[in-house]
Amino acid sequence: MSHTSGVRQAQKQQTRQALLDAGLRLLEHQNLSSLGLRELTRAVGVSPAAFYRHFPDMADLGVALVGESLGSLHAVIRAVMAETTDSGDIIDRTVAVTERYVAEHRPHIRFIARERYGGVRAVREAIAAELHRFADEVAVGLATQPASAGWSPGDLRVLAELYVDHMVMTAAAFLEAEPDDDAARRRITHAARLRMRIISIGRAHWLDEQG
Amino acid sequence: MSHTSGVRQAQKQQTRQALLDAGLRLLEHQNLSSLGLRELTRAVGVSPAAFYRHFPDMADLGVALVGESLGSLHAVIRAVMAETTDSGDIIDRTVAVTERYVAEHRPHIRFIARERYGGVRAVREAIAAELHRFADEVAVGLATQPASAGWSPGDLRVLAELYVDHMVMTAAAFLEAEPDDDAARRRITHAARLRMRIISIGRAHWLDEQG
DNA sequence: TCATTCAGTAAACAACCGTTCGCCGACTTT
DNA sequence: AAAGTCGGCGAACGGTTGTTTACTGAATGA
Repeated sequence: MSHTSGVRQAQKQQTRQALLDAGLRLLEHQNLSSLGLRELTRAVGVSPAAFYRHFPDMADLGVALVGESLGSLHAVIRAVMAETTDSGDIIDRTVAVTERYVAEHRPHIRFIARERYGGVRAVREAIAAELHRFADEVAVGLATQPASAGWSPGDLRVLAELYVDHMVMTAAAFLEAEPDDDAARRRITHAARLRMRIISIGRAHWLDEQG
Repeated sequence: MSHTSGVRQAQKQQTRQALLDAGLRLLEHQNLSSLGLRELTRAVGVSPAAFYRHFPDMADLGVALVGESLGSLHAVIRAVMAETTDSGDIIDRTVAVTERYVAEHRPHIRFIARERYGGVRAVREAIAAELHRFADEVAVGLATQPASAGWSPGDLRVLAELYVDHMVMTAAAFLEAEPDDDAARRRITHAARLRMRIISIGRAHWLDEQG
C-alpha cells in the first residue's frame, strides 16, 4: 500500500517543483525545444540523472508546466462568466482580470504564448486542449445569457472561441509591454475594451442583420 | 566598384537561398533557438564554416526568413483593401485570400506563428514590426471607407489591429488543420467569416451606442 | 529491529556543438 | 595575362549534450 503523504513523497514533490520552477525561469529567454536537461538540473542543483526520477523527458515537463500555468484560470473564467451583469461592466472586469492574471503569472503566460505554436507537439496539444476547455466554459456561460436567444449552438461556440482568442491576444499584448510601463498598460487596456465592445455590439445586432 | 550581378554573386545567392530553404524545412518540426548550425549546413550539403559567409548567426537567418515570409503579403493586403466593395463580399474575399496564402506558404506561416513569441528577440521584433506595418496599411484602407466617418484615428487604429490579429488567428487555425482535411478547412472558413461579420456589424453600430 | 524501497549521486559513454584557422581555386578586376 | 577578391573547405579547438550504470543512504513497512 502506498501512502499519499510522508516525508518521502514531500521531498520528491519538492525537487519536482524545483525543476518546474527553474524550468519556467529558464524558459523566459528560450524555447522548450532548446532547454537542455543538464542546463536545467544544473540550475536546480541536482544531478542530471535525477531528472528522470520525475519526468521521462523534457516534453513531459512542458506538459506539466501547461497544467500549472492554465489550471487555475478555469476557476477565474467561470467566476467572471457567473457575474451576469450583462452590461459593459463585465467587459471592464474581464480586461482587468486578464491584466491582473498576466501580471501575477507573467512567466507562466509567457511560456504558454511561446509554446502554443512551438516545436514540441505534446505541449502544443496540451495547450490546445486547455484553450478548448476554456471555450467550452465560455460557451456554457454565454448560453445562459438572454442575449444569446436565437443563436445556434455552433455559432455560439464560434463566439465563445472568439472571446477566448481575444483574451489570449490581450494577454500577449500585456506580455509584450514592460511590466512597469503604465502608459503602455493603459493603452492595451483601452484597446482591449474597445475590441470587446465592438464584438459585443456585433453580437447584439447579429440577428437583426440576418433577416 | 561592385557589380550587382555576375557569376560570383549569383552563386552566393544560390547557397544563401539554399540555407534559407533548408532552414525553413527544418523549422517545421522545431524552434529557431534549437536549430543547430551544423544541422543546417549538413542539410544543405556545405561545410559549417560556409554559413558565416552569409549570416553572422542563426538569429540573422531568422530575420531574413521573416522578410521572406511576410514581404509578399503587403501587396496582397493592399490589393484586398483596395476592393472597397464595402459589403460582406470583401469578408469572403479576405478569408479566401488568407486560406490561399497559408496553403501556398505553409512553412513560412508556420515559422511566423512559431517565432512570433519565440525565444529569439531579434526575430520577435522583426515579426512585430511587419505586423505593425500591416496594421498601418489596413488603417489607411479603413480611413478611406465611408463607414469610418466619425471614428477617431486612435480607435480606427485599434480596429485595424483587430483585423490584423484576426487574420493571424485565422491563419493559425488553418495551420493546425491538416492541409487535405476539407471538412476542417470549411469549418475554419465558416468561423472566420462569422467572426468578421460580427466585428463589421459592431463597427457599423459603434457610433450609435456612443451617444 | 531488520529488510526493503527509492530519490539522488558520481562517473563514464559516444556523439555533437559553435567557432576559428589557413588554404584552395574559381571568378573578377586591372 | 597578372594580381586580387572571396565563397567554400577540411581540420582542429575546447566544451557541451542526453543517457546509462552501479552505488549510497535515508525514509519506510513488517
